[in-house]
Amino acid sequence: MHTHEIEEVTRFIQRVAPIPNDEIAAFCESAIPKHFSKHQEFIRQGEVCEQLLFIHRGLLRYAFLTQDNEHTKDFAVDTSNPFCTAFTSLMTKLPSQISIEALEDTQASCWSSDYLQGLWDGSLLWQTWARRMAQGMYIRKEQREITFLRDSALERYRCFLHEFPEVVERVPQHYVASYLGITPEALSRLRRNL
Amino acid sequence: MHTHEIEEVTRFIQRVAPIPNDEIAAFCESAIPKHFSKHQEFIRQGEVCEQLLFIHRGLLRYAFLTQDNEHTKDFAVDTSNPFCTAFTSLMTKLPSQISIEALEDTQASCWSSDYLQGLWDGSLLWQTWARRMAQGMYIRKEQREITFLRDSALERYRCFLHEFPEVVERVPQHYVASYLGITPEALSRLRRNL
DNA sequence: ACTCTGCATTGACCTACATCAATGCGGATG
DNA sequence: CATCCGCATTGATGTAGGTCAATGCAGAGT
Repeated sequence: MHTHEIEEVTRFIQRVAPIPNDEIAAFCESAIPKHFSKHQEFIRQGEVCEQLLFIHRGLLRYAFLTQDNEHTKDFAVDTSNPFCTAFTSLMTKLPSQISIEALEDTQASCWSSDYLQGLWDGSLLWQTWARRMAQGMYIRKEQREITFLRDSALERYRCFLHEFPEVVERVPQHYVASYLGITPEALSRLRRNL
Repeated sequence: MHTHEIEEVTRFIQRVAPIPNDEIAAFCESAIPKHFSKHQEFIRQGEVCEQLLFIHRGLLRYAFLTQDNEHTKDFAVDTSNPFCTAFTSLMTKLPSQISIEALEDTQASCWSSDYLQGLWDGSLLWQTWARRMAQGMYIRKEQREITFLRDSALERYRCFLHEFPEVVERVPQHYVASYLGITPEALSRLRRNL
């Protein structure tokens, strides 16, 4: 990992909980670099996820299929949301309900679930970090739950622009629509009315 | 706390992560008993939540108000989902976006956020427990996110019956409707078609 | 230069669910 | 016993967003 990449990782780790720099350095040492080309899948629905990514550059989409439809659950982005994994599958070791697919050529670092388990179970500091990470993920999902119960599609779109201002520039609009739980046609019409 | 209550707490703690019985006994020692009568609020929207409950007997509703509407986010039930708190507020110490209101006379045990922080930060085992708790909460919310994106109101009602078979017997139907994100009238009509 | 392909937009029509208003009914309270 | 009150149901009607089909358009490949 390059120096500026270590700095990126450090910044996003420290944002969650304080970890000494030498520990973060060792963490970065254990990472394996990974590249995903546009449209390549990191996780496929139905397989067990055994990895965590940190996205240095690029953008991925959490998705799942049903018989006649495809839905977008979230985005992982270098600038704002760089840790990326099928968390439920990673923790339960059950097949993932979701896929994760690169929407841009993506440069990332990768850790195995075994390495993470060892890290967390061997250190109160890292376990605390993991707890706060899970907690932050819960808080984001709760917020999304609230908007689904409370807001119209237009208001959800406004929330989306606020949470992911850059994503709207970087991904095809129909993925945004499916993240909002509406059709591309409906989003197109919403945008016409500002 | 009575012996059978300690057994209940033990069972639900062990379900999350293994904690030695003497540690659980000390945990139970620190609890303060609390009673909520029907319609009494445990947490009020706008206030900071500083407590965790374990519900021995009873049922509460997570709710939030908007200008012209009221929404139900979740239920906390003695039989299946007994830990109850405004988690986001508890962790961030910011005002809670949600209220928690008893729908039945409720008998509970109560711990302060300070006590919990001390417990977690002083023990890898308890920190691990807390991490797995947060993770389990995330997994439930993700599941709910998936049903909102994927399922019609009827299918969401079926999921609800499956997740909370007893709640449907114990709460007014319009709370179930608002949990599903529909009106009481719509739920009444859904039920007519099996 | 032409053609393909993926995507956004637009229009016509349809459907699920919301809204509003009326009725009924069982359980609490005088 | 009579009267509320909270709640479920039902009907009539409105609307957000879905579905289907056509058009347009820009970028990639030939």
